[in-house]
Order: sequence, then C-alpha cells, then structure tokens
Amino acid sequence: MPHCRQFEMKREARDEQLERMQHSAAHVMAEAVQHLFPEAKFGIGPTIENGFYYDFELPRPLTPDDLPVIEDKMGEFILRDASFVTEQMSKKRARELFADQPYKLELLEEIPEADVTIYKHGSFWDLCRGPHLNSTGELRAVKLTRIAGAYWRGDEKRPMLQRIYGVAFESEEQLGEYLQRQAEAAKRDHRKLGKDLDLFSTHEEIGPGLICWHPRGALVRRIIEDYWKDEHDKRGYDIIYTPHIAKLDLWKTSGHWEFYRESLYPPMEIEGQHYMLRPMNCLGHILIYKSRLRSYRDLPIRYAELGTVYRYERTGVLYGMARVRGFTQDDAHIFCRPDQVEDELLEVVRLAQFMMSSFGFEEYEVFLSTRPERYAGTAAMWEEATESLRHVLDRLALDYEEDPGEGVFYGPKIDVKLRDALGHEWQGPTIQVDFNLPQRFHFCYIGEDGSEHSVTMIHRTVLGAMERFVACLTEHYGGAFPVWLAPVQAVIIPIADRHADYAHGVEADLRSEGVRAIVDDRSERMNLKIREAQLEKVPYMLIVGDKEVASASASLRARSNEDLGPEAVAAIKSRIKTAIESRS
RNA sequence: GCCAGCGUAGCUCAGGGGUAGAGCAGCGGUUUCGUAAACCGCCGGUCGUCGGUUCGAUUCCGACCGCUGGCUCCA
Repeated sequence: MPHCRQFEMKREARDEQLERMQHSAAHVMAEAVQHLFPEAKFGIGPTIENGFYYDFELPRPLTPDDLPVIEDKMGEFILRDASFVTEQMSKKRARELFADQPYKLELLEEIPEADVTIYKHGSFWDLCRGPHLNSTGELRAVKLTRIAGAYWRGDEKRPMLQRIYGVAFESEEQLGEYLQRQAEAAKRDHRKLGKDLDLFSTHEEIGPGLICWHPRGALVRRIIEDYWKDEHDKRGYDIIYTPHIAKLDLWKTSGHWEFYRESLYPPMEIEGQHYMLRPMNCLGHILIYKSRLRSYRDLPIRYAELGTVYRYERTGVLYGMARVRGFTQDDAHIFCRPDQVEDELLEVVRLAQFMMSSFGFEEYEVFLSTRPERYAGTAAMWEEATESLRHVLDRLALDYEEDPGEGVFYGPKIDVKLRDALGHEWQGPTIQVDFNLPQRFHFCYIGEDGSEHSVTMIHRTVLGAMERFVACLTEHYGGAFPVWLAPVQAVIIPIADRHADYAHGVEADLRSEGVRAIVDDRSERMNLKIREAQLEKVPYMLIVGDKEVASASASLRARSNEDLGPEAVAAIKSRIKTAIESRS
C-alpha cells in the first residue's frame, strides 16, 4: 500500500497474518482495478479496523455492479499465486517508476528517507513498506463491501477519489462469521428499531434531523430524564429553564456568532430586533448567575437544564437520532472558585461514570483534549486547567487518551465516547472548562476581602444529548430495554375472551404498583399475541386462562423465551417490582 | 456540502414506455384457541416532487426533496 499509513486510532494488537492478508488484498484489488481501468491513478490503500480500502481516480464513477467484476478479476490473480517481492530503491528511481502517478509522487515527496521500498506481485507494484503475504495464493476469503467517495488526503478542497472497501479473512468460515456479525449488528441499528418499536420518526415535511418522539420513545426518554433530575437534585444542582431564542447581540457578545456562524440557524427579525435560535444553553445560565451579586459563600453554583438546542448540520452528516439538528442536552454549568475547580471536575466525572453504569455502558473511551491553535485565555490558564483535568482522571485511575490540540477554543475538555452497534463512535458525556465566557460576560463573585474575583465556569453533560443517548441505548440493548426502562413492562394475554375481565383485574393490580402493564385483549390467538410481544421485546408476558383465573395466578413468560410457568399474581408483581428497583 | 446508490400501499418488497402487484398491517365477519403468525372477505397507491423527451412516462432524461453507504465536518 502506498505509504502504508498506520492507522492512528488505538487498535488492539491484531493477528499479524490477518493484517498481511488485508494489506495484500488491497494490493490485489488495486491490480484488478488497474486491469479494468488502465488509466487509473492510485491514492492510498491502508488496512483499517475491519479490512482495507484503496482510493482511485478513475475515468468513470463506480457503481455497485462493478464490485463483483473486480472481485472476479482478483480471483484470477489469486489463482495465479504471484509472489510478493520487495525492492528497495532510491526516491529518484521511484519517481521514474511512478511518473504517471501524481498521487504516488506526492506521497514520495513526504517520505523523509532517501530510499523507499516498493512491493511487487504479478504486473502490479506499489509504494509500500509491507509486510505482505508470500504470494497472492495465500489469500483465502476476500469480499469487497462498498464504494464511497473520499477526498484525497481527507481534504475537502482536493479531488474526490473513489474508494473501495473490502474485507479479507483466513477462511470462508471466518468471512461468513463476519458477515453474520454485521447482519446481527444491523438488526440493532436504532434507525430500524426506532421504527419497529415505534420509538421515533422524522418527517420530510418537518425537515431532516428533527425528531418526533412517539409515546414509547418519549416514555423511555422521560424515565431517563426523571432519573437524571433525581440524581442532580441529590448532588446539589439547581434545575432551571431558559428560553430557546435570544437576541442576536447576546450571541455576538458570547462569540458564538463569530466562531460558529456556519452552524447557526440564521437570525429572525421580530419588532426590528434580530433573534436567534440557541445553539447552546450556557447564556441563560450565565444571566441567571449574573442576576445578583454572588458571594464566595454561594459557590459553587450548579445550574442544570435539559436544554434543547438547534445547530445547522450539513445534510450528509445527519444520522438517525444520533446526529441531528435539534437536540436536548443534559446540560449544566458550574460556577466556582478556582480552589473548587478540581473537586467539581472530580464530582462531574464521577457522575458521568455513575450515569454510564446506571444505563449499562461498561465500555467507553475517555479522551482529554488539549489546547488548539486558536484559543481564548492564556497559555498558563490552559496549562492549569488541563493539569486539573489530568489530575482528576488520574485520581479516578481512568484510562484515557490525549487528543492534542483538540480542545474547544474556549478551554480544555474531557470527552467520553460510546460505540453504537455498527461500530461508530459517538460523543456522550463531555466536561469542558471555559475561559472565554467569564471574560466576555465579566462575571465574578465577591470574595472574603470584599472585592471581585473571577469565576471559573465548567460546562458539562453526563449523558450527552437525549437523542443520541437514547439512540446508543437502543443499540446497546438491541431494543430489549431493561425492565426499568422498558416502555411496556408486562403484557397480559388472555387466552380466550372470557379471561379478559380477569386480565384487566391483573392489569389494574400491576398498575396500582407502578408497573407499566397492558392487556392484549384483541380477538386473536394467544400465539400471535406472544409473538408480537416477543417482537416488541416486552420483558414479561402474563398468560391467563381458565387455570390461572381459578388460582389468582398467571403463567409467566420472559422475553428471553423462557416459560417460567404459573406463578401467583402477587409473586409476579413483586418479581417485576424487584427488577424495576434494581434497574435491571 | 461532496461521491455513489436508492425512493412503488401504513410496513417489507416485486414489477416495469401503454396509468400497477404480493405478504403483513387496517377495516368487516367467522373462530375462543395453552407459549413466536387461525380462516374468509373488503378497503387501500397522482409509483417522492417539479420540469423535459414521447402519441403516451410510474418506467427514459434533468433539477429539487428525502433516505442509505462513505468522505469532510461535529461547540
């Protein structure tokens, strides 16, 4: 592969043989493309987490129909079993070899060493560091998975090349398993489950990236929000509400207008004043802080809001509920004295951890983002705050990765990232120190000495945004929400119409104890009702027929497909209540 | 925003230059059933929108809207 770019992402140690295969498959794919399109120009072709890709400039756009043709060609080359041979040569020599390959020439210029290596097999050669298989015949199971456009060197100002993605495995069985896993992951896709489980929708008439929460999705959200509010009450937060629009001048003062204009919805004019839909919640919180003088004794002040914000996102980036244009952040702003910063940060990270574990996320990645090129405040302030963040992470013995220069312009931050079913990484909780807004809005507190002191401001979410969080949660559980979050916790299934009254009695009994139970009293067969409840992933099914009516019981079935047999209604009730209380 | 693909009934999908079809859902009946789909009948669509080519367009072409896979971006 062209300069064998190592993927910078942290990756588990991979089977080296597999890596060689994927690497070699990329070369064979490039060879096939070269045969089919002699005028092809080659970009780069690295291995990635689950396979490989190669970028090409071609005389015509590729369509999905081209993939099998390329695969067939690759099959021929694999059969020929050409050896991979490496050769070291001077850059001068390489430039001659790649004289008609502008992208390769560009790559060559960036290699500092005097000599480079190329790998050859058959009639194909490529600038590459290796390693490779011994010969193409060692390739066992290769499949091209998709085509895509990709900017040369990831720069949207440069030409868009055509990228072909593929996977390679050591056997057909492994390839089959991989495809099977992909199919299973697709079933967890929140966009599919959102429709199947009737959780949310978007509408062309409303606009892309704007979510309508259906009753069941809204219920899941409400349970999360209620839990969130309770936990914030316990931790000394004050829950507030602030407006969704504000005068443009406010956003000019904050710097948002200047820094994020591209992501803002344009202002609207009302009574000769320009107003703007908010992209963030912080300004209302600041104005509440500033509504009176604050004493050092008042701090820290923690204002929390489930605040809906609107940001313009390019259409191509929108993704189900995970990347949208209107979303509700579980936001809070902490105003504190410099000596309180570290403890506050510590408590916020703990809260984020607590929230993640409450919702079953045991695996997530933590990133510390440091000072970018353009920044507010002073280098010393950044250093101090970054050190506090680092210290907090160390005190909690959290594994984290540093993202140098990836901080927001106004301060360093800690991000927690979750993965969805398809492997995408999404930012969940984020904790940011802000040096910008305190300056711009001059807020302060009165110290023991009676004079004004500057306040440190922390922005934070512990879930991220409700839309994205529910999307990740749905995928995490594959739609089978734990009992405490399940929109419907129990379906009571009468076997025949004559059992309906009893079923409704059981329903009322469960509901009186806060269990979300419904009776499926349609004139349908029990089998159908069970099937549908299973598909809806309802945790408990209570089947009631003659025997149950006679014994004040119900025959219990769990969505795990277990028939738990007959059980007294009182026992079922306490079983479900225990599950709810343990949040399992 | 960019590259490619897609858009047919509420959902999943078939079809294809002569104005459309299945299953499920819905509605009306029949059935009253013991752990993942009972049976019969009916209703249902300007084939995403607008424009063009054509005697004729849902089908071909273009633009737009939306969705999908990537790229770029992501406070």
